[in-house]
Amino acid sequence: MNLKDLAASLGLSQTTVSRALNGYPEVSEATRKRVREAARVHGYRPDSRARSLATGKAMCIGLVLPISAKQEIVNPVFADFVAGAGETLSARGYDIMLSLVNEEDQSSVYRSMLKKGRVDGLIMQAPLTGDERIALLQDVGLPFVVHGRVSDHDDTYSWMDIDNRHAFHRATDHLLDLGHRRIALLNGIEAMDFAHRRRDGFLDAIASRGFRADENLMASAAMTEIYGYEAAGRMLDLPEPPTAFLASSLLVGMGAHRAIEARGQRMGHDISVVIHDDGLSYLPNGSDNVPIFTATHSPVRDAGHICADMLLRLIQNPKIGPIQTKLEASLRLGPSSGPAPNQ
Amino acid sequence: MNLKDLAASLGLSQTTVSRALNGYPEVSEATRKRVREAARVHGYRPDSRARSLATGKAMCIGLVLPISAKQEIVNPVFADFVAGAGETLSARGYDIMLSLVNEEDQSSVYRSMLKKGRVDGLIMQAPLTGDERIALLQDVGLPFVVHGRVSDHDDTYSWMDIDNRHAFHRATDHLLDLGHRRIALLNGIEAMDFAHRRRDGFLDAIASRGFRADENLMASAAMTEIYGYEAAGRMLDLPEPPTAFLASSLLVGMGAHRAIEARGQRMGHDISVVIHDDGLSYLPNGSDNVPIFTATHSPVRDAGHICADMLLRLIQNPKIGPIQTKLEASLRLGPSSGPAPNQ
DNA sequence: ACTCTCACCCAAAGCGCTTTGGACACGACT
DNA sequence: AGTCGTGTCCAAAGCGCTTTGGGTGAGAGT
Repeated sequence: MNLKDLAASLGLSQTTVSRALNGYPEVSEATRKRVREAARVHGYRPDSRARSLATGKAMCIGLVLPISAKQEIVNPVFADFVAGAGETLSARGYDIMLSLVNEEDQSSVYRSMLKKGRVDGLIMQAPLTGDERIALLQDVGLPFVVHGRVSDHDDTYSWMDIDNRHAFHRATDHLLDLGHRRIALLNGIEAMDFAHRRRDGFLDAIASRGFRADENLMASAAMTEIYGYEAAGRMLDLPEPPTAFLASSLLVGMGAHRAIEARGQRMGHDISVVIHDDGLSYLPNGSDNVPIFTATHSPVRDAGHICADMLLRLIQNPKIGPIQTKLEASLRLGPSSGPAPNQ
Repeated sequence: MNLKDLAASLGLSQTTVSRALNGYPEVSEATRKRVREAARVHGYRPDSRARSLATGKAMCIGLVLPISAKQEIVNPVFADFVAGAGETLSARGYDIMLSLVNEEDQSSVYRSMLKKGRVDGLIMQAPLTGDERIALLQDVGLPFVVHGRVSDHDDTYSWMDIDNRHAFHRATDHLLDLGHRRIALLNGIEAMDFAHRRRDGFLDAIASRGFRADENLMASAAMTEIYGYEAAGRMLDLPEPPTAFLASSLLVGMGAHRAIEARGQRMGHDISVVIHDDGLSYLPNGSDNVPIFTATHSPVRDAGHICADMLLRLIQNPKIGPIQTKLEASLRLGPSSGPAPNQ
């Protein structure tokens, strides 16, 4: 059942039916009611392609999920982020188009996304340091929002990010305040911009107290539990082991915890651990009241909401220009951090 | 730059340009080359909406991500599943349209997806026992594949699933063979069909040796680490604690592990743990050679590939009728399971 | 010399919607 | 009586593509 048929069955023109359905004032309430009822009965839904072609709006935004190589890691944060963004978008009638991108053909994916008229704008995830995708997207001319930032780039694009540098600075300060001097950083892949910033915050905090960071106490890899376990284990076996760990994710923290326990030590007493908590729904840091880890906390689902909201504003009025949102992560104390043991 | 302009700039008709670009034989190789080059230079991309409208094919499939209530859990399996499906789909030129569904308006979402012509078919996730969405989708008439199965339904729809029942039967057998008699089940939410089947397999295995399952050793909840920790802890504190756990996911297993260690016992010696491993890329069960847990193993990314492939076959030729794929999970031995301790 | 193939190309009709630019009737205002 | 809204509806022109159903000219076959 298309518009033409529906109009015919009602003895009306397509124009009138279309207007009745879309709430235009040029049609009497009586007719509108009649049209709505007929549409309901026949189960009529406008074809979104035709409508999109006619209006120029796709009512759809693009989301790119970067997949490096075949076997590489899918961003665990993705599901919650998309859930957040999706809630906001679907409430406003927008759909989400997903594109998997492997490094090689990034350019073509972004280009085709817009050119093909499928989406009105897009959200870019997981920017790398000096990511050239920003330029690509600007060239393309479609509204976009970056979840994260790119360090080596001026601020002429829209982004939303948490203050990773500050968050890790504070977390490091917290450990320093507790008397820890040998603090280890279990970071994510430092090509990722957020990891880069976290490292900076960590180093700053240490340097600003006049200490020096130990290269042996800094690791960087994809944020899995096993990485946390192995990296922490290796460091604990050093002649001068760390007394505290700063881990880039809950999973990494869990790995560190396992390494600590495996050596007969207790987290929060012998060795402290502070993590960053993305607030993933399927990976809660204990309960709200009883956390497992002391953590810098910023739910990625909220980030999804915010990114989507920003993008919609940008689509509605592109002239408002680049907009930025910086979120502060809260520092939540848990039982995993305590005073440094006396030497 | 649209087709019309491109044709004009070449002094050709739209027909010829369209055919040249789409590889039809009615155009000379010389012209085709000329057209391709011009298209490249001008950065021409056909508008997918217009093309879709003309061809009747959306070149897009729908994926629904169920989001129960506001605060509920996002399926952690989703990211890897979509990565797998996406790889297959994008290789074949298909895009993915994501829809977030909260229980209430499921019907309308599925209905609108197809009616609006946005997708050529869809993949349904996380079916519940007696899920009424199947009937909905059948009514809608669009090709679809269910990732999982619905127990109380005949097999007149296409699905792909792992043999959850058999997998958990085997895992339970493994523990029984090791001499365990008090085996606890840390299951997912049993409204989910897969969890239901796993429970059945578990109970079958116990019953077929003439033992009786203990209700106190069976838990069911959303599969988080904290749930594993708390449920396992509760059971370990019983007057007659279990000697082994069968956990429905790696995270639950990790929680159980933590509970075991917290009580000064050792996993694999005092208490055995067997898990189901979805092979999530960001949650590896140790490394391939050195796993952490004994596990029934079936990568969900593979499931994504298979579902996508099935759906494409169904779209290409709907007459092939309902197709089904059942995968067997492998049982991989790890250090987390060992002989039952002597009482 | 005439027809018949091909090889190559084109005009125009959709696909299903929105939207522009009226048309028509009816009551109100001057 | 004439004009001017005003409320209600419509015909038709797009949106940008594919595809049907020819058209045209060159070379081959007789």
